[in-house]
Amino acid sequence: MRTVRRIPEATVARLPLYHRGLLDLARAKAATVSSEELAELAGVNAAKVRKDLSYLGTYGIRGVGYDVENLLHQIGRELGLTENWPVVIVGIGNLGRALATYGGFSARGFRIAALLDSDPSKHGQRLGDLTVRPTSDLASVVDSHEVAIGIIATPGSAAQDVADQMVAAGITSILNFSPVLLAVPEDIAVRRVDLAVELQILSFHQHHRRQGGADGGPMASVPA
Amino acid sequence: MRTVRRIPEATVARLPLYHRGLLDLARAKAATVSSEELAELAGVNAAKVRKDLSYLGTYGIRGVGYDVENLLHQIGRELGLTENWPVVIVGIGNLGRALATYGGFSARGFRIAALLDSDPSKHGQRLGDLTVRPTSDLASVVDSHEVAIGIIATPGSAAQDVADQMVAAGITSILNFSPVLLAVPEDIAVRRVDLAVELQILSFHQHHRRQGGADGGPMASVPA
DNA sequence: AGTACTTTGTGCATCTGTTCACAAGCGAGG
DNA sequence: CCTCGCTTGTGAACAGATGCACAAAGTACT
Repeated sequence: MRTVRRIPEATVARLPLYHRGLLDLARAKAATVSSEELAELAGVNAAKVRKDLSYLGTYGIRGVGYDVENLLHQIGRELGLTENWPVVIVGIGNLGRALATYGGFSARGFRIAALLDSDPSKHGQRLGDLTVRPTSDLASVVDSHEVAIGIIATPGSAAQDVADQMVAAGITSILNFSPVLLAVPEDIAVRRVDLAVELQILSFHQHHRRQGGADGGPMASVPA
Repeated sequence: MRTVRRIPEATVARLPLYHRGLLDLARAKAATVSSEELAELAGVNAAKVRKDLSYLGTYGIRGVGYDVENLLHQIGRELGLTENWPVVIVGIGNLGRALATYGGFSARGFRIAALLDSDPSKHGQRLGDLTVRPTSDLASVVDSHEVAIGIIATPGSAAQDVADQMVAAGITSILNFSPVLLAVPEDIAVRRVDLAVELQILSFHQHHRRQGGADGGPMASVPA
């Protein structure tokens, strides 16, 4: 294992699941974990866990398993969670509030640096220990907190506009909860989470369950 | 094309994107669309669009493109959106409210049948044209509205409990917004949307951008 | 020290998904 | 009715991801 350790994208998408499982194990004071157990916690199979972890390095002990604390640290390091990224949320509707008040972020490597909304009637409103500020403060917030990650929780109609402002302010990663596809420079990373898309995928399986059921077996848990 | 048309999972996950793009085109009164245009709207490449659509049948016209209305209908039919699925939301915190008040569901094949929460202080609260009811009403709601899809928007601590109740009530597809892995019978379809996971995937790319930047090219938009 | 047992790390076969590239098919225009 | 230009549909090559199966490497116990 002297190569430059290119981590497959599919593995990257699963590392957070292992990280989450390990957090629970650490809280429960487990010292070690086997690939079998971790697989169970993450909802994948054990061979995949081992192969995924092998991309990070050789942290397991044969006959024993993985040291929970160490593995947590290694995965966190690989995901870049040790930096405790400041994120800014734009759009403080119900979804924005849900994100702002979700307590679990800090354990998972993030802290919310600012809450922005273009509606003046929301300015000054407090949520936890943050105050909603005008979207026009974006540039200064990004600058002063060195924010690299932005979350768009606005209606679709405002999303592209907000994205443009984020890019101009220097944000390089965007998590987009609106259902529109953002046009951004290609060096900006974007992930979209569209609630209706998730439902439609479930709908497909639901729909094909009855008629498709003729081929026998029960349906497995829906593939990611 | 006489085979039984098994649609690849990767294609299923993209059909909603095409569906969304087509909705916009239909609203803009476009009569036809080429694979190239649709690819742009969905953020994928044209060859993939054509191959994906070919699984549904032969609905394109060479030299012209696809009829927008017809394709919208065909994709909707394949996804099972013509049934206008009733869904029930359990957990009316900020996230539940965001889902409940999101106007876009109806155009995309769903309607919200009921809002449930275990906190008595929320019962009776109105959101749009629905009233929050106790979680114990789940079984009767599922029964009377023939609900097949449930959304869990509770804190993680309540999620497994709610899932059990959903399964007992007869729900067969679950969209889980809590960060816990649900244990359900294998004929129940579950999809999890974990906000921290999405952020962590962005974090990985952000983290590896600088140091990994040595290998030249700008980073492409983040893979799904 | 040796044996039995456990669990990792990984080579390899297989399956799934993506992309290319081009023949086939359609409309338009003379 | 023939030719030109456009766009689909798809075979085939390629790339990526999965899962099996087993040697290697550790612990524990006698």
